[in-house]
Amino acid sequence: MRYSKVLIPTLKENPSDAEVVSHRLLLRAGFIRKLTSGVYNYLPLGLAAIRKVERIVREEMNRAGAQELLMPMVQPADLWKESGRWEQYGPELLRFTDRHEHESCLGPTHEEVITDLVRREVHSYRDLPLNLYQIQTKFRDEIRPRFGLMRGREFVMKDAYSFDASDQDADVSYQAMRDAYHRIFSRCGLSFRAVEADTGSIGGSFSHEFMVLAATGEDTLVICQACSYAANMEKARVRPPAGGGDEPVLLALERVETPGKRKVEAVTEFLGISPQQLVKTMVYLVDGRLVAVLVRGDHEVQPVKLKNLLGAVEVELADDDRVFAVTGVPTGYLGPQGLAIEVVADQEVMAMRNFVIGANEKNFHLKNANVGRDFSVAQSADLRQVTEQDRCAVCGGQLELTRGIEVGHIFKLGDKYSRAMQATFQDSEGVEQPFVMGCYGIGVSRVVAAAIEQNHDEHGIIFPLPIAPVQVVILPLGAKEAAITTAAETLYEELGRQGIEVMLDDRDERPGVKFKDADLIGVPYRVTIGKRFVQEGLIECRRRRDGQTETLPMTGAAEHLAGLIRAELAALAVPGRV
RNA sequence: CGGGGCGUAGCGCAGCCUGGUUAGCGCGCCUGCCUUGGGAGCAGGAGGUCGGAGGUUCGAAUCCUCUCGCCCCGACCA
Repeated sequence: MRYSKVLIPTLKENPSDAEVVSHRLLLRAGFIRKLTSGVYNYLPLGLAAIRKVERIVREEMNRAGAQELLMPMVQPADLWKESGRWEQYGPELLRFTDRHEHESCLGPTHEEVITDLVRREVHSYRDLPLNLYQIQTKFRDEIRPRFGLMRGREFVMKDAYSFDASDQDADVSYQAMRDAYHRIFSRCGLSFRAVEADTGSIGGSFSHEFMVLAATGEDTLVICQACSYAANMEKARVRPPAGGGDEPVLLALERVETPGKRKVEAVTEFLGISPQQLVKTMVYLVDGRLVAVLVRGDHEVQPVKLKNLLGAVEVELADDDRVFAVTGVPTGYLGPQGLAIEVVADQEVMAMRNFVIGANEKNFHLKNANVGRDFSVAQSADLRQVTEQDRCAVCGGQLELTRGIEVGHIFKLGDKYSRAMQATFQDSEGVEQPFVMGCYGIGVSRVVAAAIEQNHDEHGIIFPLPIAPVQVVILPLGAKEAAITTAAETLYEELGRQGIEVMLDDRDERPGVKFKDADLIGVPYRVTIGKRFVQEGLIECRRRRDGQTETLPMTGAAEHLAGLIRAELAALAVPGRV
């Protein structure tokens, strides 16, 4: 690859509409250009990076026994109606009607299509297990596309679907994918973590998210320092409160005036107590009805846990007006006693004694409230968000909260789709059974963005070697010197022969320009051929990541560099079960 | 969807409040000279329906209305 022949429109200045690092650098380094909101052109280098990720994904998927196919982007509404998702899926699903008035949509995912294909073509347990995948462009009409490739509307995704004859077999398929994902992200040279996750709208019984660790990540992860437990905030389990100990005397309920005190902080300060002695009553709109959730004053409700407990489709905090309309109580003074709506409680609340609650009357709270005596709850469960003060639910170890970017998500689906769409096979007894499915996604284009979020400095991108668009860039400095040009050409050819992906910066530019561009686009290794070569026959090889530099003679330089690169790649391809 | 902001040369911006002749600046681009180890210098040059439509006015990038596009924040703690 010759720099002068490739479209790499680098930018000196920061584009005004790019906020996050990866977006800014992808634009500046000439990897992408925006076509319209959330939709990007991939320029040669951007595409090269994506291809590198794709290649690793393909190799590991194939190794795990999956087969590649390609499904259409346009899908008929009929299939989505069969699965029930035509109604369930929100406006993210871009729907349209073709000239024959057939309802269609752009595929945000392919469960329906693959299930349809498999039910038509696969009929026997002898054909199982089956794992099919594709790497394809997806379209999701995001509410607010942002952050460049991080949350685009159109993006490249690898999605795989497994079909098994039994639940146990499906677990094996799931585990195989989990292992494959570990290998994939390891081989990409990324620092990542697999966490327990909620299954969300895709449904199914359990799932893991693969998170690239980066301070700028949108998601918060909970990682145990002592054991292997890791989960995202939505899912992260909280240790049940330690029971036993001295049971305090239940004090008499007492109504106290708390004029104008609505927030936990205001109430507790006014009453001279700590937030741990107060229970707040949060009201949620759960599939159209109101539900009150009790959590300790210093805790926060985790809506996804609530959603799962109630088996709800949609859960959101109810607005003040609505709460007042139904309960007749202004927010801030709500309490569980005599409340006209369903009340559920976080497990922590059940262990509390003599706490403060709202009195269901403006400007009043109740002291020394107790569950059972003063009010009852319909259900209680772990409904709150973990904090760094909590201990690991599994081993009691110290928890750490850190941020990450979701790049992969695997689900065990069970028979949700196969049952809805009547996708069955005959088992060994000749009985029709629905397939047990799993689905496994990787945001390929997002991996590139996440890699940059995780690996960059003030000069630009620092690509992990395995997914860099090119591995080595050669900078001949001084176009006038025939010796330099010749040496650069020779090295370029030799590296090519060694199977190294190399770019020759053959532009007639001043050194500074070449250095800046090489840094910006993040090429892992840079070879400079300049003055020292003319004088001493030495060239300089510098590693982008840490600036480590070695000067070496031309002879053997290509082999040496190729050796370094091969060793570095091999070191990442560690693998095996997790 | 709600709130805020921005659309002026390929990119980044000024000008707009307080209307007035040829609409500026930096980067980039083209030509020439010069320069060559961290985004050089000099000289010359090309490039604009000021997002679009309508209106006010003698006169609109500037004021008004509508419209399109884009960006940011929010859509969580009583």
